[in-house]
Amino acid sequence: MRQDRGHEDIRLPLASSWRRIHGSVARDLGVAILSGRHAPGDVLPGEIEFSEQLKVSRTAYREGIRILSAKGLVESRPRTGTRVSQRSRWNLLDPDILAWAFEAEPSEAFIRDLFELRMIVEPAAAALAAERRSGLDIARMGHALEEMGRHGLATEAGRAADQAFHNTILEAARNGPLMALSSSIAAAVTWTTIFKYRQQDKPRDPMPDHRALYDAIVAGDPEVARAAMTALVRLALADTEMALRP
Amino acid sequence: MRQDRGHEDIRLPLASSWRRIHGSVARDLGVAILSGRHAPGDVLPGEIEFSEQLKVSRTAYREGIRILSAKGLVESRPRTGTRVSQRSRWNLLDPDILAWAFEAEPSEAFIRDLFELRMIVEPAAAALAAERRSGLDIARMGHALEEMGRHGLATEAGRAADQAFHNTILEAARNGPLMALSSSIAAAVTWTTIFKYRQQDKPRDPMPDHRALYDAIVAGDPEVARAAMTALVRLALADTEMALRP
DNA sequence: CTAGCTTATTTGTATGAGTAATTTCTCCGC
DNA sequence: GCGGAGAAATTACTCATACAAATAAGCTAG
Repeated sequence: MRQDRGHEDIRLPLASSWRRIHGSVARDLGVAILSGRHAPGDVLPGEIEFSEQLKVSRTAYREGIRILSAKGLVESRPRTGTRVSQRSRWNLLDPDILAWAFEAEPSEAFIRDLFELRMIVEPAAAALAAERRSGLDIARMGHALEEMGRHGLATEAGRAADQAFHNTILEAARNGPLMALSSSIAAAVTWTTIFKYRQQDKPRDPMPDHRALYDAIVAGDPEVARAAMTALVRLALADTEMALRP
Repeated sequence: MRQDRGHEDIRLPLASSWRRIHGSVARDLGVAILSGRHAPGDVLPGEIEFSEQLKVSRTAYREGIRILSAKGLVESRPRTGTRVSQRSRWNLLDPDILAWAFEAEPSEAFIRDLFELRMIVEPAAAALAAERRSGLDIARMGHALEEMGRHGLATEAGRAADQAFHNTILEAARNGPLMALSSSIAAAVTWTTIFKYRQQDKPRDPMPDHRALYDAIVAGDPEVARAAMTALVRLALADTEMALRP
């Protein structure tokens, strides 16, 4: 029996994984590395010592390290030990790494970088989506817009709908590697909202630009869609910049 | 059960990881998944059974699975077992996943997707690089161009120089998340060359468009750089398309 | 038929022993 | 002194075994 779980569980990327011990070891160490508490080049204590320090078995500790290693955060070799890799090796587009990076307040520079990426990727994705979107995509986007309008971005449901809207556009672009950027885009979207509401009492209404984008994609006009998304991201960027340097 | 490891030490992106047993378990299973031999939704045999089948200990097997799980390829839960995740969960931008995907001949659709991504990302990166490049960046790009010209893309050294050229541009864009796309770009670059040389005896000379791009970045003109990169990728795409549908 | 308990199965964790890789040190020949 | 081969020490890696925890499925009482 094939279960079609298209959209089902987008949030909580690997929620179950940090319920197990190896998962929380990875998460704790990952956050420590991303927040700079372990700098690139630093050598971690040996397996026996560190696992005892963390009060976990070597098995669980090693599995945690394996996770970090798979994401490029650390490298282990016999005799040398396990050391934090150079930043350039970190897979900054990995969903978990993004989540860990945002666990602590992320640096302004990182948020700017994500917006720059968003500005590059999303307009192009919107253009592709306008050409390739299916009826189902349109229905999902429409539903997301409704939800967004009904609940507003002040509620969890509204923010989830916003995420779903942007995510559906990426899906509609029908490009696997592009889709893999969704967590990065989602992170930028989330922090836009956070900053916007932190700064302003009566934030700008996000619905008009979203509706314009939706219309363009429904109409199947790639260039209009590209322009609409560019405008949308530019506005979001303006909101965020305002909060970043008050 | 074919456990042949084709070419042992030919290239070494993260060579150390598949030297250890857990690494080769991850690699073998990863290739099997990416090549479709284990489809999304499939449940793998139990740990004890499968690890015995692979002639490795349960510990090593589990560490391999942890690696795959960290990259989104599989999910394990007690009682249900370990199953291959939906494609949308795969982190297709992970360097290892790309390497595994290209271990077997990749699908045309995947190569097209990568090119689409390249066409989106690289022109924008070139524009940013033109604004932000340092003297060191320019020196590196210049050196890479020289090497490329001297050895030609028929040699390993020439191809490495090509990679280095494109990689330096991404670095010069001064954007961490963007840099993390380098392995995806590199994969597309590599397969361009492979297809080009497979198809044509006397392939198009890649130097003129590379030099034009280099000049634009040295001159610090973002729009010219963007245009030059767009032209370069378009040519590469044309070469590849020609090989894809003969 | 439902709610709740039981059970069986599978992954998760712990521990200890032993292996392999690799850096560093040492010693030998020169 | 100096360079290189070999020994030693340190560290991660692998293995085997035992037990714990989670959970889907089946069972039983109501």
